[in-house]
Order: sequence, then C-alpha cells, then structure tokens
Amino acid sequence: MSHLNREILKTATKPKLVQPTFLQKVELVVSQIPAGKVMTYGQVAQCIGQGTARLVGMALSSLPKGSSVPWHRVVNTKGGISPRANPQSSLKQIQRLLDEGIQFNYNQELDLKSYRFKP
DNA sequence: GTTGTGACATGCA
DNA sequence: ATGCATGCCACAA
Repeated sequence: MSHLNREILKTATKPKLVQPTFLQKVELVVSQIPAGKVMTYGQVAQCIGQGTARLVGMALSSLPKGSSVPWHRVVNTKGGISPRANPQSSLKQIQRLLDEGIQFNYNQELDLKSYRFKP
C-alpha cells in the first residue's frame, strides 16, 4: 500500500471524535430543570463533572438570543441574579422566574432551600 | 502555541 | 454579618 493510500485510510477510518462542547453539556443539564425550580452555576458545573461555576455563566452568556434553553433557571449560590453586562437580561430573568411562581425576598434573592432542583 | 476574558464560589479579615 | 481578593478554565482571537 502506498504512503498516500495509508494517509487517506487514516483519515477515512478514524472518524473525528466530536466530543460535546462544554456549552452543549451545559445546555443539556439546564434543559432538565423544571419550571419553578432553579440550579446554581456551581451545581450545573458539578453535575457536568467539568468546568466551574464561572464557566457555566460564560457558556450561558453565549447562548443565541432565541434559545429554548431555560437559562433563567440558573442563579448564583446566594439565590440571587448575578449582575451582567446587559441589565436587561437580569430583569428578563427575574420576570420569567416570577412568572413561574418563584418568589424573591427583600434582598432580591430566592430561597434555594425550597427552589433548588436536585437531579 | 499563548493570552485575555468573564451570567461564579470561597475564604479570610 | 458583609465586602474583597483570589482561584477557576473553556473558548475565541
């Protein structure tokens, strides 16, 4: 077999292992959160078994605008809405959570003890 | 191959 | 309790 054929065979036989990106894993987990429940960034990272809370936030921020992923069900470890570049986004998140029946206390934080979703 | 960038989570004062 | 410094690491440039 020629050298060229060997090279061709190598690339043809060995399918590129397209492992899911971190973002895709995040989407997968977040999509499991039922309405009226929330998960923390760290919880999502731990659930994936990869990355950190910060990265989860980064991933969510990169979601396309009309994504069906319920990104609003992810909050920080205090049960609060993390500040971000676009405050509109935070407002929309609070609005959606309220719509799902989640209540916020005087600190604009929700009670994780009652709303936390544990897979 | 390197580097800069954050929707966070802790620990410590 | 409450604020600040530090570690974190996938991804795009």
